[in-house]
Amino acid sequence: MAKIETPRPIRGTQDMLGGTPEAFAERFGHVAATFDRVRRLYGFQRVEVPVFEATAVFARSLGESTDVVSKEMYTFDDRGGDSVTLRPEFTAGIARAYITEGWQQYAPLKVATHGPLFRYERPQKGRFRQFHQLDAEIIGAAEPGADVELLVLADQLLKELGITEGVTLTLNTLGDGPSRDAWRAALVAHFEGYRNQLSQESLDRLARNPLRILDSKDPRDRPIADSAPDIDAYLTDEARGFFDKVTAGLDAAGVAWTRNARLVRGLDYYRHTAFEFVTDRLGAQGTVLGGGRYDGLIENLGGPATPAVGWAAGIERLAMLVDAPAIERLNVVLALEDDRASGEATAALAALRRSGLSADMIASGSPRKRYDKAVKLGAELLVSVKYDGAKALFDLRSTERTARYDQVESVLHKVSEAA
RNA sequence: GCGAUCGUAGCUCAGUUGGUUAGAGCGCCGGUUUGUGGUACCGGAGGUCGCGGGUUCGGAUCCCGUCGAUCGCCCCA
Repeated sequence: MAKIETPRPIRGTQDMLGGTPEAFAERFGHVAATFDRVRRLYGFQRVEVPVFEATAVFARSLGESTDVVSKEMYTFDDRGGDSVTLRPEFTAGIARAYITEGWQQYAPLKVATHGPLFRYERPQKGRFRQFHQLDAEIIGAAEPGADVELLVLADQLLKELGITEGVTLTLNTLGDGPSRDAWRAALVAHFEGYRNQLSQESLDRLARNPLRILDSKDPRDRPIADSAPDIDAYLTDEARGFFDKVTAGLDAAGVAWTRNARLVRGLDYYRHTAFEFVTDRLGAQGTVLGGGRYDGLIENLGGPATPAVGWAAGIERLAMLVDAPAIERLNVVLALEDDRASGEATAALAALRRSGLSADMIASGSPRKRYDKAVKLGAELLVSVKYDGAKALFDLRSTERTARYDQVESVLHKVSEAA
């Protein structure tokens, strides 16, 4: 018979186990659970949106020319012939739901979600094809206070996760529409003057997305990017006033930040506030949490003009920075040292669990080695199950009588009596 | 899409300038020992050395190709 070949996992996907030394699944869960708790403190309600959408939802909101849309989306025709896409980010889907589900009636709407996203990229440290994000959005709020609230939430989340060390909030403004257009024109003029000195990649960016040249890593580009004009000179009074209120709010809330005039965001929809929490502890992936204001997006999707702000954070990236949460010890472990007692041991195990205790039993392999295996599980209490020739003997091993000891003893006693 | 590094038991890895039957620890299975205990000793199963070709008397080891992984570029959370 030919050997059955196991299909390989898809490149860029991960299988995670909790009970290993790295405990990645546990850390992953800890990040999501902490987010869920903190987001409630700020009155953000949970939303769920589909994992796939009509392709136009993403193509129209992220910008056709972005890499995400032009070469990283998992797009296919379904059996009905409609083009659908596995979501590469959350914001577009939530914006679509805001329009199609009548959520405008709840504006300003504070929502949060987390789940899997998909991007066809080359995997590397902190980057996967199926990855997961936390996401928080405020839709229908034009005031800078909304930006501040979102940033304070992000700051508290990172603090509660214990990963503020080496993580800094960098902040910039991209201005409103007129500011951004004027700045963009000035940048193009500046870079055009250095056409023959820019890297090939930046020449491509000049045609596609000139703002990205500002954060180029190529040493040839750096002096040119550094001497490029900041947006400050092109900000309208209104845009400048908005940014000032955001930074004043952060100061008032005690959130540390630094201005990075070179910070731009990759997706087309951002306006005004743009921010990233960055670290140098994740290899080439510096951004741990990023977002900004996207006032034009909902209109672009065919909805009413609606201001909005939001951010997303990579769960895998956060999980790599966070310490593994303390492993919850089992309350009780049974070592079945004589198989003739297996009936009563099974009854005892069920009774312990029904009484709300976490319990497990070692009942496989050599009976004389089960005790040692049970010891290795490191449970609070260990029960050796033997057999006296007529019935099971539960031998509760402990040097001290705690409340837990009494509780377990009482459950085991009832099982013995019933047998 | 481009580049660099790496592929040896389930896992972590040894394997000398190419040289008999490819090893260890952990894990798994079993035997003995111990019996308020996170043991000790002994044994066992498990490997077409990623795959394909080449050089050679002889390849885990050298060369080419291919697939995969990791890291980086790009892009992004």
